Amino acid sequence: MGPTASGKTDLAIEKAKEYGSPVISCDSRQIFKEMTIGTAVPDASQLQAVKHYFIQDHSVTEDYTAGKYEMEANALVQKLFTEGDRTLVMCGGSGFYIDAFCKGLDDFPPADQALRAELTARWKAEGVAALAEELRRLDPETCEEIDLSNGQRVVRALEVCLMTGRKFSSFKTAPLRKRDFVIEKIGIERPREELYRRIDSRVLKMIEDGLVEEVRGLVQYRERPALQTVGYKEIFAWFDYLDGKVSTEGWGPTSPGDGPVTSLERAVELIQRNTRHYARRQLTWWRRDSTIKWV
RNA sequence: GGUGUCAUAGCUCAGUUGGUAGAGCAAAGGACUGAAAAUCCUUGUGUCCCUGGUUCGAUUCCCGGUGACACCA
Repeated sequence: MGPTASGKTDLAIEKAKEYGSPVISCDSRQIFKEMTIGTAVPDASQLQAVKHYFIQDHSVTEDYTAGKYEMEANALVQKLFTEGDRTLVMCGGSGFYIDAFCKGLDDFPPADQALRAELTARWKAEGVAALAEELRRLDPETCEEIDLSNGQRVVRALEVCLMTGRKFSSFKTAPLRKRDFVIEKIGIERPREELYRRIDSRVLKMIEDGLVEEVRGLVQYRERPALQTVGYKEIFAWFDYLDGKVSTEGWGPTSPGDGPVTSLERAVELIQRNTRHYARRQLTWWRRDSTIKWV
C-alpha cells in the first residue's frame, strides 16, 4: 500500500515475480474496465509480466462496493491458496477496501439504491440537519457516533434503519473476521515534497496520454459513483463550462469555492490539487495502523 | 517626464470613523463499517512596503521614498 503515485505498481510486480504470485489489486477505481488513463492502471507490458486480478474487470455501470470486494477477494485468495502453499501479493491504495479484505466488515445490508437516491435527494433539498433529526428518532446511538454534518454517513445510517427496521448501530457489534492466513502490510513512504512532484507530473502525463478523450467517452456515466473520481470530475466540470453550463447538478465536481473550470489548464491544476488532497487522506487512514511496515 | 490608483497571511482580497486585523483558496492535522480517488470535521501573529511627521497611541492621517498598474504627454 502507499499513497497515490508513490510507486506501488512497480513494487508489486517486482514482489510478485519474486514470490511467483499474481498481483491482487485492491483499488476501488482501477477495477473499472472503462477507466484506464485517469486511474493509472498498470500498462500492457506490466499486465503481461504478471497476472493481475481486479484490474478493469467490472463495469462503471455496476455499483461496486467494499463489501463486494471483501467477498470476491477473499474467495479468490481461498482458491489460490488451495492451489498451493504460497505467498500472495496484494497491491492497492484504497484503505477502506484493504481493511475490508484484512479485517472484514460487519453484516450491514448492502444499499437499496432507490432508497439511497431518495434520501440523497432529501439531503440536497432539505439539508443534512433534517435527515439527522430523523436519524435521532430511529437510532440515537448512531447519532452520538457519526459526524452529523456528513451527509453520506447520515444517509447510509438512515437507509439501513429504514430498510431493516433495525438500528444502524445494532449491526456494528460483530467481532472482526478472522482470516486463516498471515498478513504482512508494507507501505511505501516518500517525502511529501517528492510525492507531490510525482503527482503533479503524473497528472501532466495523463493529459498527454489522452485523459480528455477518455473522459469525453464517459460523459454518459458521469453520475455513476465510479466516475466520482479525481481526474474525471474536474474535466466534466470543464466540459460543462464549454457547454455554457456554469452550475453543475448532483455530485460536486470541485469545491464550491473553486469556481467554474474555465480552461484545461485550470482543470489540470484542480486535478493535481485534488490528487494531493487524496494522497493526504490515504496517509491519514494508514497512520492509525501500527502494523504497517513503511519502506 | 506628468497625473492618478494601489501596496495587509504562501495566493486573491476585505477591514480598522486612529486603540497592532479577517475571509476564500492553498497548506497541515483528524474522522471513516457496502458511494471510500467518495463524504465530512478542525487549525489563520502576519515587520498591515520603507523612512520621517502629527498623536498618549499609526497598519489606518500627513510628507518623502520604493514598487506595481492605469491614463496623459
